[in-house]
Amino acid sequence: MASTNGQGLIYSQPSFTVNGMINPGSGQGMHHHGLREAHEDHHGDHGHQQQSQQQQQGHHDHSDEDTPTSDDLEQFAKQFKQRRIKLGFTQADVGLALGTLYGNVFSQTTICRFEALQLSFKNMCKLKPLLNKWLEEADSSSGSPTSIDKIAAQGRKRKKRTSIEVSVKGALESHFLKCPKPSAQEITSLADSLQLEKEVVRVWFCNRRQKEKRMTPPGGTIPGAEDVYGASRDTPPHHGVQTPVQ
DNA sequence: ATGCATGAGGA
DNA sequence: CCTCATGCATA
Repeated sequence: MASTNGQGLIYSQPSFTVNGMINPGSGQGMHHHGLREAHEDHHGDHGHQQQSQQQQQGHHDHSDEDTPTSDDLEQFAKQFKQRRIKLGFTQADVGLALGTLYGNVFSQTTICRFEALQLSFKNMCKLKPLLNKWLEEADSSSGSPTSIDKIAAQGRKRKKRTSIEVSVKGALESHFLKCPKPSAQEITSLADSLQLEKEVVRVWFCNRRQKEKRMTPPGGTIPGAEDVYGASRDTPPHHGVQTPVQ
């Protein structure tokens, strides 16, 4: 069943159906929407990340050239996913194909996150051209035999992923809301009270901050985006529907 | 699909 | 130490 496509690509997913459809037992009831980006850190002593974008007016939505709008990215991601599935490729396939096509190999994870807009605005912009090119190659089915090149394995052992209990995660989340950027000492004491390694806590905060910077933030609250105080936000001009995820 | 982790680059 | 891009391992 490991279909040998013309590209000679193999699926590396452990036990998922090979139809470009992965489906863990639990129903994926997650569907958030709404793009909010370009939120500024207002901490006073360093915050300075901006994912601003230029709204390029004048032409219709198509390929690259200039910086795409978040809406462009959203639509592209959507189309990309559909085409990819139609063509019978998995996210992992695409990642590999990019490698054989440009030398930049990507993992299933990255492709997945791209499709779900779970990357930073900048990152999305960087990947879009690559994926767009792949799309063209893919459906034009140009003979691209290619060879599979793998990156050399590193001689370092990766730390086993520590599983943080839900209750503990809740505690971390609470602290994050108060202080997204605890000092080294705060991390130490926090780690102590939660009985976790300091490093684990530190990394948790790093990762949590990154999530906040994605195009599709978690939860639904954007810290730093207070449009309250009587200032009402215009209705999101989003297209009502969103597929229930893959 | 997502959680925790690595590592390069920057102050 | 942080941010940022990225992915192994896992749910």
